[in-house]
Order: sequence, then C-alpha cells, then structure tokens
Amino acid sequence: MEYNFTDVEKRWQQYWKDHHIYHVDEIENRPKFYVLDMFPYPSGAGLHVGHPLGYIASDIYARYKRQKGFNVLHPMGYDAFGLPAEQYAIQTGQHPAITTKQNITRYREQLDKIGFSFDWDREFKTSDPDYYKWTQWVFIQLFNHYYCTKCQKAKPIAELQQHLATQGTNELHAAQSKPLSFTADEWNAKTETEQQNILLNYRLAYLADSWVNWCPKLGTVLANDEVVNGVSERGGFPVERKLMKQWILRVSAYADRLLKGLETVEWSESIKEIQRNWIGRSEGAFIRFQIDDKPATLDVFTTRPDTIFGVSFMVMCPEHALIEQITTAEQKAEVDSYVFWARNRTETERQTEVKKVSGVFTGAYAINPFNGEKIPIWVAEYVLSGYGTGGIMAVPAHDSRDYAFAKHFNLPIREVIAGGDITKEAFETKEGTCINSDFINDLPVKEGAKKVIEKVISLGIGYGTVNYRLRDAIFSRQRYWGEPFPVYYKNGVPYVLPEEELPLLLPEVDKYLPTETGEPPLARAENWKTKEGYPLESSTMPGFAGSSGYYLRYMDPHNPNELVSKKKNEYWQNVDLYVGGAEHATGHLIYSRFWNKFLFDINIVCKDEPYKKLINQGMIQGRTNFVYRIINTNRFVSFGLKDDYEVTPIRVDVNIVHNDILDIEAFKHWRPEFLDADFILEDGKYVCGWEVEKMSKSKYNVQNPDDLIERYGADTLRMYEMFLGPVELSKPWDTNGIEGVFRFIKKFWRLYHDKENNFAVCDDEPTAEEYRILHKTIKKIEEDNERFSFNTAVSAFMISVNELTDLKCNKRKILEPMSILISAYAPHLAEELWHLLGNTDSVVTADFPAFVADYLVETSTKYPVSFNGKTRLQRVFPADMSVKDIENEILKDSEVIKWLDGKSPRKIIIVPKKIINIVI
RNA sequence: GCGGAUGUGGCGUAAUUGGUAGCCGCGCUAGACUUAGGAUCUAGUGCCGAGAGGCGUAGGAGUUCGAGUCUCCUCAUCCGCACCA
Repeated sequence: MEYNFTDVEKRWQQYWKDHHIYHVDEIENRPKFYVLDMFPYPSGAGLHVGHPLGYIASDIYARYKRQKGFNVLHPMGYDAFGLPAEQYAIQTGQHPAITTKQNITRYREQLDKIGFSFDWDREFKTSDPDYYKWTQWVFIQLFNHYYCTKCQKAKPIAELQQHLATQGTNELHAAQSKPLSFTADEWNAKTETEQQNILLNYRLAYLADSWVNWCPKLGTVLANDEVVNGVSERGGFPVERKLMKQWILRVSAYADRLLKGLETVEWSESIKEIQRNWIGRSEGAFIRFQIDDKPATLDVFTTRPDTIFGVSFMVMCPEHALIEQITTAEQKAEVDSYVFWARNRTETERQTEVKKVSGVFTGAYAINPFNGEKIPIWVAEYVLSGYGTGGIMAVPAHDSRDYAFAKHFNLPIREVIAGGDITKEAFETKEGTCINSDFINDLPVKEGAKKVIEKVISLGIGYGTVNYRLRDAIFSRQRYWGEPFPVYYKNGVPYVLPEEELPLLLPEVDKYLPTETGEPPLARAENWKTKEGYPLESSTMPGFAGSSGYYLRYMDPHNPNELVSKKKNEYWQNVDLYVGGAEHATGHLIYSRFWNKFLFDINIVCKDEPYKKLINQGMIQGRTNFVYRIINTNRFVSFGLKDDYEVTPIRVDVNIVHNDILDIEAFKHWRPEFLDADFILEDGKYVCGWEVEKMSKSKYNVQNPDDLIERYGADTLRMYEMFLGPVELSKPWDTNGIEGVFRFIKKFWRLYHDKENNFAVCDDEPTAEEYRILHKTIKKIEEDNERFSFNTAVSAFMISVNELTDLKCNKRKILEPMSILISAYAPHLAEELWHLLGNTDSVVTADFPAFVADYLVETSTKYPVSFNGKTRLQRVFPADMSVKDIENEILKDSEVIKWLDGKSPRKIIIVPKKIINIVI
C-alpha cells in the first residue's frame, strides 16, 4: 500500500477543524495580511474544476504568508441573493432561501474537500438579516449624504439643507441630477414635500424618473453592466428602454476619484484600462445655444470647441425634453412619429443597426453664438440621452458620425481644420490648424479650443468642463430575492427608516411574481408598511448591493452595533490580495470601489481603495470530446478514418474518454440508443475528436472536482490546477496531465519511506549537494510564491524531488523543511509527513524555512563558449578566475582552435559567470 | 473601427536583468518487472540529416559581440469597448 491520500486527507481536515487551526484573531504586534476571493454565487450546479482555480492560488498565498510570520485573514462567504434562485422559486414555488441553503451546503462540502484554509468562523451570506442590516444601513447613509464637488467628498445632507436655507443655490458645490436655481427665501417658502423632492436632486442615493434598461422577461430593471450586447447578462433576454421611477446611486460623482484611484492600485493594465474606458473621461466645454425666435436654449457638450465655426446643424436625442417645445407645427407629425419609433426601439435593435442613419428635422433653428448663423436643429437616434446633455453641435467635416448624417440628409459640410479631404471623409485629427474660423484662424487645434472656451465664458454662455461616460447606477430591482429598501413613502416622497429599525426583514409572499397591477413581489406582502402605516418601498436592491462592501464585514463579522469597528478596520485596513474573475471589471469592481470611497468619506473605513492588489484568474474552458456517427446508421467511425464517410459529430461524456480513447463498453451503456452500436476502429481503438468550449453540462465536458479528488486526492488536484500554467491565463481543462502530478505526490511520499512503505527518515548530516538542493528550492519557492508564479513552483518541487530521489536522500534536515515548503500546495500530505517526523503542532503554523545563500556558492562556473553568438562547446573555469585569465586559457583550448579554423578572433566577450563569445 | 493582451515541440508550458531556447509534466517510442494495469521503474523524444552538421521561438526588417526577450512593420487569435459628441 502506497500513500493513502483518502485516509490522510480526511484525517487532517478533521484535525484542522477540531483544533481551529484556521481561526484568526487580531494580533496587535503581528503584521496583518488580508487575502480575499471574490465570493461565489452558490449555483445549483455546484463547483466545477474552473471555480477553485483562484481559490487554490489565494489559499497557497495565504498559507505561505502565514508561514512568513503574517497574521493572515482569509475568509469565505456567499453572495446569496440573486436571480437564479428566484427564477427557480417562481417555477417551483419553493422559497429561494431553501434552494440557496441547499446550494450552499453543497458548495461547502466541495470546498471542504479541497482543503482550504478559510476561517469559517467569519462566514456569512448576503441574505442573512445580520448582514443585510448593514447593506441597508449603508443605503441610509448614501441617502443622507450629498457629494461636495469643491472638497471632493461626501457630506451630510443636513449641511446642504443649511446652505439652501441660508443662501439658496448660490455658491452651491454639489453633484446633482440637473442644475437648479433658487434663493434662500424661495427654499424656505417651500413645503416639506417640495423640499424633499428637491433634495433628491443631490442625494447620493436618489429616486428619479429615468430611462432604464427594462427586461420584461425578468420583470425587472437592470444596470448598464448587466446588459451585454442589448440582452440581459443573466438569461440573455431582450432589454427595452423605459422611463421609470427608480432608486439610483450617484456613482458619477466619484468618477474622477475612481479614475485617479486606479493609479494607486496594483491591478493588471488591462483591467485598469477597461475601467478607464468605462469611466470615459473627456475634456471639453458646455456651450449654450439660443433657439431662434423662442425663449429657450439648447445646451451641448463638445470635446472640440475649436470646431465651433464648422457647426452646420444641431442634434438632440429622441428623449430630449426640449423637442416638444421647439418643434414647429409643420414638422410636428413627423417628429412625433420619429420620436415614438426611436423611443420604443430595443437596445438590441439600436445596436445592431448602428450604421443606419435616421433622424428628423424639428423645423427650429439655433443661433451660433460666434457668427450669429441660423443652424437647423434635428432629432436623431445617434445622439444618446445618457451622455453629456443629450444634445450636440454637429461638425460634419470633423466628426465621422456627423459626416454620415450630413451626407445622408444633404446638409452642409464646412471645413475648419486644414489637412484633410472632406469630400471623402471626416477629418477627425486633434492635431491641425484652424481655418475659416474668424479669430482662431491659423491657431493649432488646442490653442483654438482654449480661445473659444475663454470667449464662451466671457459671453456667459458656457464653460470648459470634464464629462464622464460613467453613469449613475440604477439600484432598484423589481424582484423578491434581494435586500428590501429601508424606505417608506409619505405624500409620495421617500423617507428612510430610523437605523434602530434595521434590519427591515424580507417579508413572506404568496407568489414570487409581480402583482396584477404590475408592482414588484414585495407589494404582495401583508402589511408591507411602517408602524405608522406608511407604505414601504416594494423594490429590492440589486445583486451588487451585498457584494459592494462585504470585504469589510469579514473584519468584524458578528458585530451587532457597527458595520465594522474602527479598531478592527484599522487593524485589517483593506484587502492586500484580491483574486477573482476579470468579468467583474465594470460591475462589482467599480461599485465596490465607489461604495468604499463613500464609507471612507464618512469615516467608517480608513482606506480609500478596497483592493490593493488584484489578480484575475483565467477561465478554465472545457475540452469536449466527439464521436462520429455514420449518417443514417448506428455505426461510429474513429477520428482518423472519419473523412472517408459522411458523419455527424456527437458530443460524448468526457468521463468515459481517456486520452481521447473512447471506453466503448461505457459508451454503449451511456445511453440506450448506443447499446447495439458498432465501431470502425483504428489500431484496435476508437479515437475521439476534441474541441475547446465553455464548460457546461449540456456539452458533457464538465469536470467535477469531487470525482478527481476521489481518484487522485485534493493535494493532486490543487497542484495540478496550479501546474496547468500561469493563474491569469485561460486554458482548456485537460485531465491527462494530472497523472504526472499524482506520480509526483507519491514520489514525494517515497522520499520519507522505504520500499515497504515504512516511515524511514534518518538524522545523518546532509551532504553539500543535498543542502544545495534544499536551499535552491527554498529560494525558488519563495520567489515564485511572491510573484504568484505557482506553476513554476510546482515544477521546481518536481525537480528537487527528482534530484533528492536520485541521491536517495532521506535525511531529516532536508526533508523536514521540504515538508514545510510544500505545505501551502499539498497541505494534507505535508501535515501527515510533518507529524510522522515527530512534530506535534500543525505544519500550518510552522515557520517558512530560512534561505542560506552560502549553500549555493559555486566554486566553478561552466561557461558556454560561442562563436559569433552560436554556442559550440562548454568549458569549466574557477568562479573567481579573472576575465583576462579566462581569455588566455580559452585561446589555448584545442577545440577552440579547431573552431577558429586558422582565423584570429576579432573580439572576445567574456561576461563573468555567464558566457564566452568569440567574434571571428 | 478603437483599446488591451497573446503568439515557443504533437500538447500544457519554462527561460526572473538581452547571455547555452525547449526546464517540468503529458503524450509518444523502446525496454525491465509483472496474477495484464488507467501500476512502477529505466532510456530516448524540437525539426531536417546516415553523419558531420544545418535549421528553429507567427512572418519580415532593424539595433547588438549576442535577441524568445529591445525597436519598427505585417499577420493570426483572444478579451474589452463601440454612435460617448
């Protein structure tokens, strides 16, 4: 009997649990380190081999850091609110809490089998009332704060009220939905309800009518990042635009800080770039255009104020409030029908027909403030309501979209930047010289823009500004399975509940569907109102509510009085290493940063950024196997011969295929229709084809970690997942290679055992060579761990085990440190060996072995000798030999003389301890 | 279209600072052992060539004594964004 991983793994998992080995407390004099995995949504399908990839990497790092003397916080929990459990509840009538609980139990079992070092004492799920109490609490704080644009931080709404009561909107520096203007007297004269409505214009969590992504199939509104290519991210259902009253978070107020903060975090360049694009900062100007013959103005945002003399028409988005006011009687019918058509188009339609030009003339004109020219105002879909002001000044000569529009409707195109050929296409460069532009003629573009902005300011019709693409986040969902808003309505105006009344519990409902009148499911709950009888909000919060600040709660998970205590927050600070998928780049990772910055502003947390270092693990794709059935038969032809027949490829369960060879007997019993199938073989085997696809049940390519653990053990699975390649890289799962790692684990075990599998480690003094191997390994593992290069570390373990096996080394002074080194990777194996070595404590708490450089000092160096850069031979010289001496020696070498072939070297390059290159 | 990343044996990959390209593992070949197996061990395995040797890191050019690594161009693949004014 060799290494019995089943017994060993079970035994130590129990031991770790019984002895609370992974429990962590704050320890004042010990440096902290916080390692966090993006917490999982517990889906019904359980874990497949792709999920633990990141968890294994972070677990290795957490264990390593602990052995290096850090107090490591490494928690786990569940993002438990969400659509799948609710969809399932709608179908079956079963409460989503029950499904969620079952799924979590399954997840936990699977996670436990892999041997993670999570501190489960800190576990929570977002659907626990003790947890969502704090999600609701943060919402109340957001509601009670506004963003001061002058001091660039959140401030209490009471201060804003004070300001309005004494100065009105004068000198007000607040992020707002729309600019308002009134005096203190006007404010004070307003009713309570009127004032509350106005305050919504400034609150960081506010209620507003806005054009939202409405998904009828899911019966809810979605945030921008939840809509992908015009369909819902979950389920892939169509999304429409709809004007609805919704809770919204004023994320846009933090756009600039979210952008700047990226410079302070250690994230991959690609993910920072995705966030930068999503935030989409652009510099330009707001300019107000007077409408001809009307007491109205049209505001535009432009990044190219330098092209103001090239404006030949204006465009408003179909949602623009001004349309009704300025459209002329003659144009009204046409405009109405266009606007109706455009507003009711789905996101998908819009996006697939981007190249199609459409629009309609309003009949109204604006006046160019710089030359008094009358310019026609159009309505067109290509101008978006959510960006800038919803209106643009069109400069067809220097913007390709305006150009296409002008060509289509035969509008004038006027060149104002020299250098292009506007008869062919728009000339969009930002380097160039202004022409046909009055007082900015001959100026470079940048100078021209500056001058125009100065003029705009002096005319009092605008200002230079920065605009962001980042939009406020819709925060309401018309669903059941989420956090209830701690909000009630009085006179139609929202108020938040007092903090003492939290948590506001999710009520029971008879059905998880909207009411007959189209209200969200919570409206079905009996008595869904406050003690005083005011109706409560019936929407719930979105999935990202609970995941935005969860990292904080792990610091102080059971605190009933605070989200996190000041003391514990100051100890744990923020996440040192965050591991998770790159798909959260524009969702969770933005919201979470926003949420944290707000909590920083109100002095709840001590760090401005939540996640210092981020690693995005790659996706593990499935490797699907195919068999080939000859058309109209039950005959299957092997991969290499299939081209001689007309065949249908059929996906086959990867679990009955080994190294692409089909287990024919298993195949016959896989499905009844294959029972009497026959086969055309090559070399007596049926060879399957393969393809890389997403891992999914329907493709029969799912590899379940439990099966692999049963066959090879958790340590093998852990090391194999790391061995596949760099953590960040996406790669197809291929079980074939796992045998190699399995052999390695057994070989490692055999170092400590004799042929009869008796533990046999001796106390002899190791040789210099054995010490060299050990310290080379210590150095390598330490370096690789530090740079998250776990694949190369596994390979380094294999090399040293091969070398120690060759030396038949079974010496304690080598093998004991080796067991510590490998414990982060193969904790069960390491713990067993550690105890066999006579230790009574856990290897988890052992110190990482100290590297001693002396053991690696070489007395001689083997030099590759190359001629014109091509390596020809090798020569050994003492390590301390001078360059001059080496040169003399090498030229006497008979082999070198042979390669010189009678010529004399032009130059000899000798890099000490590296290389000798002879140039002929 | 814009932005980012990647490209190395049959396969997954390695080469940390410009210094012997292919470590480690899979697969494959041959052999040993064996109550035949999806176990273990030994040797070999980038390509061409009998060999000497030649070629070789997507392709092309360049810098350098020396390039997988640096620069420029081209191609391919993946990811993100996409009427963002």
